[in-house]
Amino acid sequence: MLEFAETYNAGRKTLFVDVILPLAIAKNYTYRVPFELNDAVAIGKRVVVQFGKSKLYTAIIAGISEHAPEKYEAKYLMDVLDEQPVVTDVQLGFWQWMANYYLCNTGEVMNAALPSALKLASETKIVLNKDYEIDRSGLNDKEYLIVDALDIQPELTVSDIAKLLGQKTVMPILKIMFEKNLIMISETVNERYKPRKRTYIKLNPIYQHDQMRELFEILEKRAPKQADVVLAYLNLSRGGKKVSKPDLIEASGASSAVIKALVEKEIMIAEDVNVSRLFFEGDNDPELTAVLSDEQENVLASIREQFEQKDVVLLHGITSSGKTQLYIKLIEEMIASGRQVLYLLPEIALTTHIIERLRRYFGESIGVYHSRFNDQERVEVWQKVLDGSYKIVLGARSSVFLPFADLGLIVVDEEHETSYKQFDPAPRYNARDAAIYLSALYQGKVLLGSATPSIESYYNAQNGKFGFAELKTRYGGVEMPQIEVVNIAEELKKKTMQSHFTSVLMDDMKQAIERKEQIILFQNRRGYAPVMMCKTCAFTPKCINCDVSLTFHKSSGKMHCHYCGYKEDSPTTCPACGSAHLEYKGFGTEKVEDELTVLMPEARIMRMDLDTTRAKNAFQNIMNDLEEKRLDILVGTQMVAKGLDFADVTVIGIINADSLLKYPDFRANERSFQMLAQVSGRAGRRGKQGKVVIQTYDPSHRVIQQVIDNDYAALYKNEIDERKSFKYPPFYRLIQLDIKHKDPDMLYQQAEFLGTELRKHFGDRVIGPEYPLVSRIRNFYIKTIMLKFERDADSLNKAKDIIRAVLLQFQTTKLSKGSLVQPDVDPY
DNA sequence: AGCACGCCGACT
DNA sequence: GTCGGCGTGCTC
Repeated sequence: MLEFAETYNAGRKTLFVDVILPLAIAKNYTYRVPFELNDAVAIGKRVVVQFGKSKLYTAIIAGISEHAPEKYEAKYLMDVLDEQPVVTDVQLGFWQWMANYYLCNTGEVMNAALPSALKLASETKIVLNKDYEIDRSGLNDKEYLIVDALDIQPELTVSDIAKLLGQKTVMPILKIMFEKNLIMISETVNERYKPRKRTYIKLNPIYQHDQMRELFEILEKRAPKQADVVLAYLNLSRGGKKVSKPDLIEASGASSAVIKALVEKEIMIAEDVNVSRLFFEGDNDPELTAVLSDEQENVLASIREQFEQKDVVLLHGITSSGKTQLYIKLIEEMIASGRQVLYLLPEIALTTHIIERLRRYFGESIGVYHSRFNDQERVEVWQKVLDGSYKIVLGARSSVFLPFADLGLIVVDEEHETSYKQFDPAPRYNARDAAIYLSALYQGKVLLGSATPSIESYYNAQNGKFGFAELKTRYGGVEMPQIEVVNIAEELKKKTMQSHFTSVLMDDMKQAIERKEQIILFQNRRGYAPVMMCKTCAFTPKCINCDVSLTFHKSSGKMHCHYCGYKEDSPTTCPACGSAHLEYKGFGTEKVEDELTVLMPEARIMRMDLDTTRAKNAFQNIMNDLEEKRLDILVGTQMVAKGLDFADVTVIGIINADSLLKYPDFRANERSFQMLAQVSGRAGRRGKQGKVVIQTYDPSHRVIQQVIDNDYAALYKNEIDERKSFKYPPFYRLIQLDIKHKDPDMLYQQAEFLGTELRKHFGDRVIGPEYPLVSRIRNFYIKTIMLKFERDADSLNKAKDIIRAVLLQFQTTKLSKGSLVQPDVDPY
């Protein structure tokens, strides 16, 4: 037998494959291909390999060679999972770029890129597919055994199943079972995406005229509450309007039980309809096919023309100017030419509403990719993008990883959104920037769209790196909001201020509440008061870990550090001199909320900042309350901007614009001027006039004037000029290096070491290590070093080399014990 | 990322 | 005397 095998295989080549493992490892590993799999291996296919003593992983073939590694004996790969590659060459190139650009390992990119069902590992947990009735007669022995076992024990790992079947390679079997919808990957993190529903109530159409009267008489006698509901319904539905359940409850004063009873009696019919959370661009015109305005036509022509020369065009279109319609036109043209389109949206904007509208328009060729979709759905989208049956993908940031065959256009909507940046696990990528690179790999085009572009994109457009187009008028006759600037100093003089509110803002708020409309108040500081100071000796409580003053939080009664989270009890007497004269300086959202409750006791007020949204779903819950009008006034920090798109939010108050216009910490206030512009441009839609009240001590401030004049060009120009002279200009690349250590002395030593190494080459372009501060989080001291760059690839690459070298040294010398956290690279 | 190997503190 | 803490190094 042996002889036969040798003879038989003599003419065959011995192949080796380099594979990417889904782990944070610096390099690819080489495995030997068993002869019988020689024909099966190809770049981009998945293989099963044993890594380490016992672990099995799904890896991706990144290269094939005939040369045996010299220094070690390669293990055999166990199996090839795919008939066709699941990852394209272009993607592999993209992964490589991303690992290099964001200083991480390809394995980490692979982890972010592939849905977990495509990377089964021995520890992956398998469950039965609950949505599927299993026909056991159609199962083979092994499948039967697995299904049986899963009936008894709902969750098994891949290695459990291997033990069960008494064989090592079970991945192919599981892969087939997965494709047959028999099993699923156990999902612990992803809740399944549920579209938001609203219940509409209507009267059973059998009740008309006489029947109606009869019904009403019966109800009035036997169930007066139900009669009230019917009456309220008739009132609300006048003119053929749809009536929602919450509206009906409010108008009739009945409980939902009463409505339930009516529905059970089939007098009324309940109907669940998917609703969107937010109203988006183009909402004012029901049909996306609507005729474009002259301005839109011109801008469209300009974008087309610029695409001849440039790969990226920035479309700056004010709110309600009809950007979406332009996207659709361009998407249509791209589809017609046979290429694929990726439409990127920030997570929050991916609602069933916009999905359905596009699906109605583009039919079955549109796929949606979303982190809240389960793995099945994600794999399905993956496959359909790969085989080309999806022409358009609408997705959040991770959709840049999909296996497009021929991507002609990427639309990045709301390009300024920070949620395009992945912060926590590596790769710490920004999908907008990654999209620009990705597009270049396909020789495609990118359209960045925003009502308030990011300063870096605007700068790129101004520099000629990107093309630029502008939509300046609202579409369909929607009014711009009225902006009123109120001088706080004057009102203080006239004594018309009530706490932090000017008479103008108070009046507008009262009127809005009378009209049953909503108000958003913006204050960019959380907590009650940012500084506490002793009136006698000027002592200020400071954080024991960080070099900042502590903020007083009334809700907890403690002093909080906003950098590291340290808390201590709020002192009643000065810890330094014992004086009882302690004073709060400045104010935050808590104080605004507090005083508003006193001034407007009837209003339903809610606060939205980091403190109130820390709990899971808290953000979403507040948004729902706002949407469903369970609150009148929302007070909050930057994050309230996400609620600005609700139709009934007509009054927006900026409590203190001055704090937005200073830059004590350039990163915290990176987009504050934009915030002002964003907030101002958005109040009021769907025929309702919006009003923005800007409270300030400095009404003639340049930025405020430019916001009033809606003069974005000047606003951005000034902003860019100003920041050119600033210590940390936004159009430099910044590399942020966090050094983490348990021992503060070592931390400083390491930080200095890195600083010195970098300074050898970059001199004063290295900011820090004194910037910004040391924080202590979970027993680790953390220090950040910043490095700024002109936008040239050479310096960036040089810096990366140094950082890599330092990383290596940290890992191999006595210096290490702490670590240099994966650097965060940002192309600001 | 896991996991084994290895060197110092508080326990039967 | 050992059990177990996590620091360090290795995985083709």
